[in-house]
Amino acid sequence: MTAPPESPAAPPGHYGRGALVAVLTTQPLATTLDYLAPEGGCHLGAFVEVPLGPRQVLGVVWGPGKGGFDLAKVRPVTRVLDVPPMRAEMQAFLARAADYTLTPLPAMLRLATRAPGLAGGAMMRKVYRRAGPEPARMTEGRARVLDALDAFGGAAVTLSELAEAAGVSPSVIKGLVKAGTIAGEDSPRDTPYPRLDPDRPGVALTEDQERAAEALRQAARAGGFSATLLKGVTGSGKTEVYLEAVAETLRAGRQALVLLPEIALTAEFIARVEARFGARPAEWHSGVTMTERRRLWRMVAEGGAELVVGARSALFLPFRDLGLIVVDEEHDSSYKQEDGVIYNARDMAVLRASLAGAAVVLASATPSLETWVNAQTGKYARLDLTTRYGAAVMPAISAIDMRSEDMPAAHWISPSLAQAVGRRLEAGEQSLLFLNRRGYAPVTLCRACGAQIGCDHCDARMVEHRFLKRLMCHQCGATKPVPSACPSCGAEGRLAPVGPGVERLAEEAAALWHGARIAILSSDRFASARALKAQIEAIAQGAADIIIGTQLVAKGHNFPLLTLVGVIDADLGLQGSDLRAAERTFQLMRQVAGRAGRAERPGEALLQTFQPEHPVIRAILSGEEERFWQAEAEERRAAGAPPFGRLAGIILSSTDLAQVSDFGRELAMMDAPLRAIGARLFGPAPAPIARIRGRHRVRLLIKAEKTAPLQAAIARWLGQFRPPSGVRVTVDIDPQSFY
DNA sequence: AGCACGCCGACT
DNA sequence: GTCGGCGTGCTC
Repeated sequence: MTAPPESPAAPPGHYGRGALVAVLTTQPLATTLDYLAPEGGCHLGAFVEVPLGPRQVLGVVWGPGKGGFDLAKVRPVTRVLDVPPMRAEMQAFLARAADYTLTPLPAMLRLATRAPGLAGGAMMRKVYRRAGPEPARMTEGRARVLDALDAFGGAAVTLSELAEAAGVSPSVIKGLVKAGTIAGEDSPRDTPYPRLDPDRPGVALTEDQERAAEALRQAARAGGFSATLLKGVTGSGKTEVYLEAVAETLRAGRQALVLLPEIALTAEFIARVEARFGARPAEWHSGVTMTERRRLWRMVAEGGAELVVGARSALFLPFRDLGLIVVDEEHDSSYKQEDGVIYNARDMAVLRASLAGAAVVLASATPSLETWVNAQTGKYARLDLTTRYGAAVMPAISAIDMRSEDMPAAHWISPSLAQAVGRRLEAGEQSLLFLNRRGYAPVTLCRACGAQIGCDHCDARMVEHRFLKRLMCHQCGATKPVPSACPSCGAEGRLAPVGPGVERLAEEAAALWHGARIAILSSDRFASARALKAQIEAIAQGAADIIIGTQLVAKGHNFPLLTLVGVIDADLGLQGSDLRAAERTFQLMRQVAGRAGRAERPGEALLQTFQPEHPVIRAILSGEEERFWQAEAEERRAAGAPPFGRLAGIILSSTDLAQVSDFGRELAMMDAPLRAIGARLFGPAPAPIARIRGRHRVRLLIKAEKTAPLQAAIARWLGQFRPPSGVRVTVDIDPQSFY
């Protein structure tokens, strides 16, 4: 064990050539592997390429070598990549996140290296600038090139950009280079993002907003970890307020990250950033090109990006000095990543902020109960924006009691709601009919034998999508044509759609209001985020009289002409035994009602319900939000449910039903490590969706006290077993849904 | 994750 | 006799 001594002048965290280092790769190996530091040594956190069997793989120098492995077999690091080393803060974040979610560390590292061309080094490109006197022979084309170059005003411009701007072929430019008038030089392809100016005057804030903004500025100025719930009703100007925290962070020379739950919301947000700071922020989500991702990843690491707006995966970017994280619409369920690595971006944001010494702002009109309780107990600070911005007032919300409405079969728009929509049509205002069901009809039933058409691969009914002319499974995405005969009994022409989806609702609306312009906003109807954005934009400008929408419309889009929101089935989310059914329905109804009356015109929301006396419906109608959260919190506390107790879901899946069932029983029998911490194990039971994509699913649920070391106990418990091959074990800490 | 090794069925 | 199915195991 004689690693060559490091040179005495080596800085801390530097490993000299030949020193033994532990490297974490992105391969699922469970541990780090030891390698020899390369020629020139390497730093702690360095991104490296290492040999693994016959291949070269990406890794990070995680610490000193662990030893205990035949030194003769230890191979040297192939090369150190030309990117800034991973910071200790990021290493700690990945390690803690892996522990918390019971995810193998390499899988966590993979989330942090999801940038293309990491191994490629800094890419160069040729850019052109003025270099000498005008050429002896001046032509019209050459003059245009020089004019165009001046017009770029010193900004880096490539050959093709210059040729296009001047309207000449590249050969004209080549000629000017040869004449010495202009010169090309190599410059890094990945350039810093334009600077944002925090001192441009923002919009005037109301007294309410200014008070909250100042509190957030102070938190940003303090420079350490803090967590704040920014609670504001829809339209109260939360964005303007937290942009002030961003401004203060930028003034301090630190970086800021704003997380949004949905890509479709980024365009509007970016426009506001541009208005406030005079330049666009860096953007990170699935719709961003590979080239742009590479640039962003590098610039975030080097400090050339001050503000990133992105989806939850932006949490794993290599910020050089992260000073602020904003989680907008923090209650949104899409922050919970449900496949692959299972994590809640809201919780991980708090973790990363605490390790980075950053402020975190959780913004919502209808916070999650977890966050509400954390604010209540003083763990988070809380700021309230109570008044809507400008002239807008909260819509009046009332119920339509469906028990006393005269409803013909296969109709879902009650006479009372129809009347209200009719008034809006006459006034030239928009109405929104909200139904959280995609497609035409959720069930296709055979009138001869009573069979329902199900998915071949899942334990789920297929949903008719008339727009696609097919049946679709909303679990696995499989589609098939609508058969003419019942697949079960063979009866011809007896299949009938049952229940409404947005498409069927649109049909009903079209029959009720001839000539009205009806638009359906549902995620499956748009090929791209761009197409969806364009449609939302057009509707905001007044391109539709009646909007028929799913969940999608609840999320923060502005429709200034919209004055009526009709909820077709307010009871929909209350069915089932989901722990969060009440919370979800409350949030969704408040959010969707908030779409009405954002500009000068007052809004109205009508909820069609069969149970107007239900506590959740009553809470929504009364607007007594605090009472709702208090009651909900009390109920959870009494049940020992989150956030007062802890849950973990275990899903076992396999194509072989007997195999998963047997393994589930085996797991349940040997639960001593769980009982040792006072946790209780429930199950195994078939999962609510007992089969997805041909895999049978069995579920177990673990319930523990809030302070119990749940993850460690689960790790010990599962460590006793070797899952049979073909059985997949998924652990979901703090599950949000129970499918 | 790959990619080897290794042990049982349908071909020349 | 061999080619090849993918189950099990290893990678510093």
